[in-house]
Amino acid sequence: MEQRLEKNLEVIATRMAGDVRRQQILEIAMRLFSEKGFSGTTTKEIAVKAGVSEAMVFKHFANKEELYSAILDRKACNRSFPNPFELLADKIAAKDDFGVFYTMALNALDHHHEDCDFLRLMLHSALEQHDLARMFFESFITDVYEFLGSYIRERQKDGVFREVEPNVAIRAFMGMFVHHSLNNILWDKDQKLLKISNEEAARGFAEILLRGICK
Amino acid sequence: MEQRLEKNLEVIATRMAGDVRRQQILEIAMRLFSEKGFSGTTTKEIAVKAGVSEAMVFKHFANKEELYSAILDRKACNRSFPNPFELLADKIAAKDDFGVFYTMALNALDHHHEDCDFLRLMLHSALEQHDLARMFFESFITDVYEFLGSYIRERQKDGVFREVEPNVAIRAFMGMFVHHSLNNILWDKDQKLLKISNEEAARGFAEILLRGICK
DNA sequence: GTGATAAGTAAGTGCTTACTTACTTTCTCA
DNA sequence: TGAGAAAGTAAGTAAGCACTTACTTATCAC
Repeated sequence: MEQRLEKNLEVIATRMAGDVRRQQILEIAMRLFSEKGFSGTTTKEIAVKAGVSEAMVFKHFANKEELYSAILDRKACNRSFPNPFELLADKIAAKDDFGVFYTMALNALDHHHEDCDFLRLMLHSALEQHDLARMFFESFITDVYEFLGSYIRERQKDGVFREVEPNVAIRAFMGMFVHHSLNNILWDKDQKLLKISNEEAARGFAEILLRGICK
Repeated sequence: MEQRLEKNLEVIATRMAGDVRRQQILEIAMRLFSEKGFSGTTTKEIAVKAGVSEAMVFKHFANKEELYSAILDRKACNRSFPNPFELLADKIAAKDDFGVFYTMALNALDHHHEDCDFLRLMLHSALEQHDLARMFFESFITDVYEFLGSYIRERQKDGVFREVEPNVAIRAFMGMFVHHSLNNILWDKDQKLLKISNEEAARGFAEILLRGICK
């Protein structure tokens, strides 16, 4: 009796339409996978945190691997975050060198900050050598190198940038802000070593790079 | 009979002194943990790859966690790799700015390259929020920031470096080569985007940083 | 109201996991 | 040479794992 009542109350409160529950499971699983990695997360834990039985997880996803893939796919491929190239279009057109690199860095830092699960998930899946991590890299990162590379080559022709290998400059620049984000998320969470705003960091990094590659 | 013979041959070939076997298990476990992380590695697999029964693993290490700690401890704390500061001493004394940063970067890149399990292990343990990863960071990385920081401040007083926040410059510089190593190990293993020697990379990064922070 | 459909679960299944026990084989040195 | 110590194993155990089955409950168009 008591159990029945409790159960009814609970069901009234938590019963959801199929796609809503699916989405909820996806989000909870994402958080857990990003915290603990694939093999460190159990389907039981996902179910409990979602407030359903384990069987529900397997009603929405054929198996654990498919659930993981669905997350990586959503995060990496049908990527939710705005295309950074659009933000840069006018700076590129105006040949505003500082604007290009500052905006690039600030955009990435902000994105990493507000969705730090994403970075953790990418690291986990790269360490686990998951295919979808490679796909993300090959689609998105390759684009960044091409995009920034062509800008750098253009400015070299203009005689503004010195003759440095563009991909070395890009590797160096991306290293600055990716590594800064990794520090903030993984190693130096309370920012003992370096506590600055994303704007200050982006400005500092863009200045170093620009002076570094200008004539 | 047959089994007995085989067993004898095997035992003759593989029986080891206690500390030698302990070391061997440690090394095999290290490789596996760095490939698959803590929860992705089974004690059974460690035993099989070491050519012993699982019980032997637990004769040498009280439990899986202790085995993992022993590895991180050896790798991170009683660290085997040479102190980079000694390599830099003469460059520092001579105020050879390029030498300082080039040697720093090259030393790290070489070390990451020849012991790439180390980087993977550090990433795994940082993601898993293992204490020993934090300890490594707090002991070693903090030292690097202090060491390079005091050099940069000195050169600022000399009027050679501009008034940039030293820790921002260090974060930027370490980002370049750490991120480069991560690319080589995780995302761009066949170096499609950027294929250069460690010497070229170190030179490129040191040049960008130096021009970036010089007056 | 009813019945089809979808949301949900309890209670498994067989396998794998970390870890143990009770035992055998080999080495060492007094 | 023989006894004790050390290296080694086979065969467990209990708990945990991904995943299934057979069933119950709620929703809602008609």
